Amino acid sequence: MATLGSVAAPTALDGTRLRRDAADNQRRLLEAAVAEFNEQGMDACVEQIAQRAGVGIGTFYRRFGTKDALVDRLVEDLLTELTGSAQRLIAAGEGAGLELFLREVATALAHHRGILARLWCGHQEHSSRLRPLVAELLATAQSQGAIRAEVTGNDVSVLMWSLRGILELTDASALACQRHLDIALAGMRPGAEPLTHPAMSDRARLKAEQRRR
Amino acid sequence: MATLGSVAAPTALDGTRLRRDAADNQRRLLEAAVAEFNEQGMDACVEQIAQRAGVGIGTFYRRFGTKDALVDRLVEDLLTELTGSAQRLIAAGEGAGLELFLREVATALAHHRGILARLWCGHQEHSSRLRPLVAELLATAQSQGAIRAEVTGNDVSVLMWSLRGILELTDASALACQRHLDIALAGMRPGAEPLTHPAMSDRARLKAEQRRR
DNA sequence: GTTAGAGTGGAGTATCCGTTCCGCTTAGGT
DNA sequence: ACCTAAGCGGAACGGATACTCCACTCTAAC
Repeated sequence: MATLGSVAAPTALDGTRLRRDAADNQRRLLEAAVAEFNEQGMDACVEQIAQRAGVGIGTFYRRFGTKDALVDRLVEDLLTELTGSAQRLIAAGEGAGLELFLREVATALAHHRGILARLWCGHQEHSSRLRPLVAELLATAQSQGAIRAEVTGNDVSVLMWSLRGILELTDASALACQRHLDIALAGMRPGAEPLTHPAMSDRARLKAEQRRR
Repeated sequence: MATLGSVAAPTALDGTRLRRDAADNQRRLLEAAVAEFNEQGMDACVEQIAQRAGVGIGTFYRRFGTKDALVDRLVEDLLTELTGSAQRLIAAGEGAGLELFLREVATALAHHRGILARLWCGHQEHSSRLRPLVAELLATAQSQGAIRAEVTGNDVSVLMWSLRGILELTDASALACQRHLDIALAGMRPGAEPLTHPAMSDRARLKAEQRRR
């Protein structure tokens, strides 16, 4: 269930290496936090998270400094995971890479339902690392005729944003997301009806990604 | 800006008619609440709302009882507005009714960005009034060849849910929603690529709509 | 085995915010 | 003009929760 894998090496806030027991507690705290956020939403309280991890509140604050920093950490881990998916699929070089990526995004987001409110805003550094990868997947798909030229990178971004509304509503929704992707992808194929509204501007996307809270 | 119109006649909590000054304050409170929620999100505080409306906190509580009740009221007004749109478009009887409805939904939701978190859950009565209307718009569209038979009412529901993720991110996003609808509608046309995943079940949709908070 | 200092737990603190209460004000009927 | 009940404002209250602090514990280097 807990999709770990691409987690950074456990270090204290100042960057020094953690003692084995401390590293263990940190790992348990991260897992507990994901679970608690998924169940209670973003205002799950710190005390519950610590309790679920089997540690005291003091330990939580020694490891993460603030609740906000924990959420940032979780978001960054998630974005790193997505970046990894994209890179793997770029390496494969198939025209279906983009849609496979979107399907993996949906799955990963479903496992982190609780923090979606913070996913696409205030993480410039990670976002700007992901964007060119998506652009490349899109370019490949377009050059192989899987997606039509009219579709832009920002269309794909908006499609990823749109998953939040589906995922946050219920936990039976991972499937609903895949169906939603079926429809959106069908709309992006060559030969589908032309789009009548302009694509979102980069300026607007940037403004969205910069927003805090 | 403030799209009023279909607001219920101003009454006190017990249903008796309001004094003129009180009715005025209620209207100002509702407008202030929408604005405040749009700017600060769902945890805009009551004191700010009252201040923005130019009344005391006591007045707020006399009018609405609790903050939660206010949000419910706003959500119900919004759902009523959507129901009105649907009925008007059904009366017109065009195959394009469904897409016009979806476009109006996007616009209405954009003006109520702040309360989207509470829109599609915990309002069984209003939701169950809207659902058959959407089903009828869909049936008309399908019978006139505007949308293919494969598409279900729940697909349309999920599409409406998906707008939240786009709208909550930024205020430049009303346009982004229209573009997203362009793509999804293109994917729902006859002749578009077949869908590979099953549509969401009624049971799952119901479970989502029943969930509180 | 000793020991330094990293790590721990949880009571205590500060703050924020929803809600209540009550003495004063005012609309609107007679 | 008068009266009364509906309406008003905002200080005060209470509960929730993020975060601090420090006496104690335990890892791991020597």
